[in-house]
Amino acid sequence: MSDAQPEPTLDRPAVLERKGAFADRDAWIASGWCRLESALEVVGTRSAMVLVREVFYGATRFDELVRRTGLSEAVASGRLKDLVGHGLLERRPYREPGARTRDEYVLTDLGSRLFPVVVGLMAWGEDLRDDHHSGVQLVHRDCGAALEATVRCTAGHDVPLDEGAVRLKDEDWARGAVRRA
Amino acid sequence: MSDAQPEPTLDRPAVLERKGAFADRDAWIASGWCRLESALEVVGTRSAMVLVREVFYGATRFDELVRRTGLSEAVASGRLKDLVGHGLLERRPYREPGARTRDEYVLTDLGSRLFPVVVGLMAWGEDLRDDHHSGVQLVHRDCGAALEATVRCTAGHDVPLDEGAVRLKDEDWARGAVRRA
DNA sequence: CCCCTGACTTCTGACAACCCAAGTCAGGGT
DNA sequence: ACCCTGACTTGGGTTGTCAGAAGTCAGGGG
Repeated sequence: MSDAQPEPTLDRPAVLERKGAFADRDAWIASGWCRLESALEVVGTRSAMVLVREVFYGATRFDELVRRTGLSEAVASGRLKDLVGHGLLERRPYREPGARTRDEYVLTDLGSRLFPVVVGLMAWGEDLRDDHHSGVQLVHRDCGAALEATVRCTAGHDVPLDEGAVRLKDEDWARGAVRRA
Repeated sequence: MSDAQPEPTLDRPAVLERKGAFADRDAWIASGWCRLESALEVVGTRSAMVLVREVFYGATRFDELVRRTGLSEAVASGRLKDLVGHGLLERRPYREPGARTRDEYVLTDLGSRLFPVVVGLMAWGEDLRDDHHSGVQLVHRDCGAALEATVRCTAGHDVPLDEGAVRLKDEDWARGAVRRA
């Protein structure tokens, strides 16, 4: 069986269509190019994701984050430093009268842009389970309907998996990179 | 500073609004309820995600998956078994004339529903990097525009972070669960 | 029977993630 | 100066993930 582009049929599930030079997928195996892996290096740990989750739920203080995530203080501290360093969170000093200066952790724009990922993972996690009573649900504040992550293109079209494609970002650049390697 | 619902202001980034009994977030700290963590238990490893990625790009055969992910055979084999066991992939025997029976790995419906997560992580990973030449881009097959993951409610509204909320899925059930613990 | 080949299993070792416990550091107040 | 408190650091231990290497298993063909 050659690596032809798989055709969706009743028993062949859809996948992305490979376009341009990427149709020959095996010609483009390079380390360090994958944005998925870049993302996972930053948020690919349970501790990062549960901290991000709690910040999305409104926690800002270290003690809240530790309590609500169940992480140890050592892990929370280290991971928060990491997330701040990567630009997902920002650390801001604040002070209540009569108390010491403390820091709160707030989302940056980059951190906020993880929202669809968090929504998507939570919706997907729901699919995994038989139990539909425990836990929380993300909803639309005004209408109450459940949230889900969807895929769209920058031109505004809804794009299901079978209408998606994958291509090299910059074919000329990639050809040069392969030549230089 | 009390854990009031944070109000979005110019310098206070948006977060989800906590609704109903979940407004008191600290009252609902329980292990095992979180769908995000359920999801991460299945796909929260680099090996799982890069395998899923390659299946989305059209790979089906073991040797393709090993080569394109760069994973060791041992890791790929174990992780594929895991993904099949969790229902993301299905293993199907096929046979070319004159060759032995082999298995291909194809997406199940559950696996396909990771599409927005993969798109979201890749888009987010792009935000992380300075380099916009290397790697691939996910695009809309017909119009060529880049894909992104967005959040919408099941009623069809687009829901940015500041219009999202989080509530207990089943307040009565949750009250009972806390009482029983 | 043997051979080939693809997939899997086993083993070793390195590293990362995370828990727990103890201790240190630093910002304020008195 | 001391004290309190919140956040961080350090150390030890466990577990999981993964690479690399070697070996085994299993499906076919001759």
